[in-house]
Amino acid sequence: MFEVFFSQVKDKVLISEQEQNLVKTFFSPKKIRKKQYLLQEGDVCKHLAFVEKGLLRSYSVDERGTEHMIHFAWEGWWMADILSFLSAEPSTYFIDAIEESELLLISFQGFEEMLLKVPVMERYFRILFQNNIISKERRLIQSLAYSAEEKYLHLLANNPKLVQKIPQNLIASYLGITPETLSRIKRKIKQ
Amino acid sequence: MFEVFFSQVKDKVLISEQEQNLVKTFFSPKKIRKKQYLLQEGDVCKHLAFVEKGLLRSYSVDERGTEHMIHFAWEGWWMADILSFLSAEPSTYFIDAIEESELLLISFQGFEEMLLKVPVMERYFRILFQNNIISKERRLIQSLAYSAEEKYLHLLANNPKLVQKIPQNLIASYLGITPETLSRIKRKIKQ
DNA sequence: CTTTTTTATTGATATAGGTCAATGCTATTT
DNA sequence: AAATAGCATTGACCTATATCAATAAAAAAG
Repeated sequence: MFEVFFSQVKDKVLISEQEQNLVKTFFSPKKIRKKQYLLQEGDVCKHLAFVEKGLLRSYSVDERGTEHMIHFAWEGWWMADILSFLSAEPSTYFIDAIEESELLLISFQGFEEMLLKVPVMERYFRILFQNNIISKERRLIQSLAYSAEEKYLHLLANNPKLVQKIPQNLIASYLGITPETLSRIKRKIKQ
Repeated sequence: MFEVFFSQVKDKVLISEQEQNLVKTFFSPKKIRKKQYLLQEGDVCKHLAFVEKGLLRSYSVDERGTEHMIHFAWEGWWMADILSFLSAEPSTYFIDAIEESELLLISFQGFEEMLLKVPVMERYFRILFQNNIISKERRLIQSLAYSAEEKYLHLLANNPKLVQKIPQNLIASYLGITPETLSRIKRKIKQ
């Protein structure tokens, strides 16, 4: 159950067997079906979810009813509404499963306790958050600086796995363009 | 010199006098003139900068020569290219001073050493990074979901200090719109 | 204080990408 | 395997915002 999890953690920090056993006690496994919600707008995000298997997405829905993809998470990635999780405020996001998934959940209390009892995990999350900042910053710059076509080409070049795994309409939303525009870009590129 | 700094730190974590004195040893003060660069594209970002006084900006310049504002930092805020700082890769950003500023600089080595020797600072930065993720995520969603006018109204509502302090052309760039468009939006709002 | 440089405003025009609607595909579901 | 629902593609048209250009206003420099 924790194979993917600890291989991820070990990529970033050194962690002993003892620490690993302690860390395990803070998590509980959960299976979630395709299209099932893990979080709905208005609810407080009670857990951080680590994806052992499957595929999740988070998104917000604006006043016009349009969805905006925030994040995709497959094997080895985390998913949550961090703002809601940390502040206990109601979320403005939805999280659901694109594919049937197996998750490891940790509550806010568990998270805080784990970080205090296992300092190496404080370090792990600091590093994780660092990396997250970097990728968000990149995405932001791309959304400001590039045309729809350039954004798609960047994604193809830098995140081919995402393009393979994720349905086109969700990729369009992730890039901040319409599915029609993405379809036209793809046609144009082929020639 | 460290007044603003420790008042910021104390907002987020509990820190003893002893720890404060140790932390101080890792920083060196620096004054920087208006329009002076702290970082230029191609250089490695050698320091995290804490702004005790003044105003900095970071931005990237695309192939067309257009600037894209990434971040503004005034009293109590941090500034760096985190990616370059952490990875020691050449930066793709510029950082310069909008106003004459007083900074506290910490090197990468100093940073790593400080986090190991003063664990409460590891915690401080984890919290700082969390908050950064949240604000980047918000900005990203706004850039995807909202029109130019909506983005400006959001900024006015949620970040009035930024609108007051920062010249209009830089605000336009921060919002991903042209100065002309921002000017027209302002005229429209006035009526 | 005057000159020079930088920034903001305004107008005219162009365009990338959105919206709406129809049709054809691809997956689920029964 | 047939039926149904959800996606992708394509075309016609529209709109928000960019671009270019010319002043006007404000700020910095001498």
